[in-house]
Amino acid sequence: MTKVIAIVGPTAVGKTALSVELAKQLNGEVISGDSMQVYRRLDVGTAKVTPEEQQGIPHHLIDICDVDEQYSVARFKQEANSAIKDIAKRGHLPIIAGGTGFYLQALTDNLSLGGKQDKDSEAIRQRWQELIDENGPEWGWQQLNAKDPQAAANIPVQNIRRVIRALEVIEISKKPFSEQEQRTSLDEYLLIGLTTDRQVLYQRINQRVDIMIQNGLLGEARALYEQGGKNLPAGKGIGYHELFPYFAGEVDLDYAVDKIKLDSRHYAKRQLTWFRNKMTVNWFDLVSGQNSINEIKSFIEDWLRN
RNA sequence: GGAGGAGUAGCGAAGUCUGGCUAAACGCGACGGUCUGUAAAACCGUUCCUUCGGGUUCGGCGGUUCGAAUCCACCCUCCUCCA
Repeated sequence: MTKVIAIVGPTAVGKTALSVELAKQLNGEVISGDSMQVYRRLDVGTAKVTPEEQQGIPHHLIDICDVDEQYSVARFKQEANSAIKDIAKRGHLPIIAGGTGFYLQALTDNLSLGGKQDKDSEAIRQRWQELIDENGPEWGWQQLNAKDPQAAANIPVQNIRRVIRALEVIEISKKPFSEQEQRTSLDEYLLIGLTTDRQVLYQRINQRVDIMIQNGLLGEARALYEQGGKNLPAGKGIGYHELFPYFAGEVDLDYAVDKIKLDSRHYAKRQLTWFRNKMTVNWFDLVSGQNSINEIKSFIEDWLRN
């Protein structure tokens, strides 16, 4: 069992800076736990660490796929695990930094994620989507309810995406979706959560969006838009999809920028919800000065020691 | 000074003609939550106060009525146009 540090929290609380600082002091390497930073060319909008900010610390799972590819939790889990192994082999400390709760949890809790992915899954999914388009969400949910009542009980009728995924897994695995294999964690994780006063956090988010615009977010988003970003998973990213209607001439820039800020705030809230309720996190507030990096560092050192 | 128009819950906005079914639609925001291969996704709940029995609301103050956000009088504020 390798000991792994994970720095989690909402967007714009300073996860990146902390992870680099800790890596420097604790002989670590950073693994990004972020569903959008995996994409090349999506730099300013994803607030990806710049080469200068990396300060020579190796960073993993950044810039590993093209914008027209579809990344996934399962792939993240597998790649993060192998990065952890490599880093440990080098005698370094793996430090995960990221805000994608689902990704982080898939890793820390070793979620089985529906078993093996079938190559037909895309077709299966599409077929269900078409059937549901035709017969309605209620019908789709009933299909699931007939095959796996327990799964159906946990998925709202309106949440078509999750209904379809459950149906897909059942079809591929021939087993109920609710019968997920329980696994134990592969490694030992210490979760460091960064947070701060909500008002302050929102202000920081708003400011950061303005800075992103200054740093060329428009050009980056436009390139994605021109590659058909509207229909790509990468194009779902906050900071990108809000700009597409602007490029299409449907809304003005101020409106789009305000929307980015709003979506980012909402996102931060969802992140907080996830980390508060689904994972065991040790919270610190560096923004207000209530806690210090040194405090976190010794907290980690204590944990590493025992 | 004259002529019109408007003031509804955090904001926007219905409801007012045809009084009761209206603590008041809907949207936004805010807050809370769900989550096992798209997760920066997708989806849900709460949102006047409450000791959950009730209590107090629709600019203000009176009035009509069994009953008023809705009808009448007066007052205040804002907007547009004319002078």
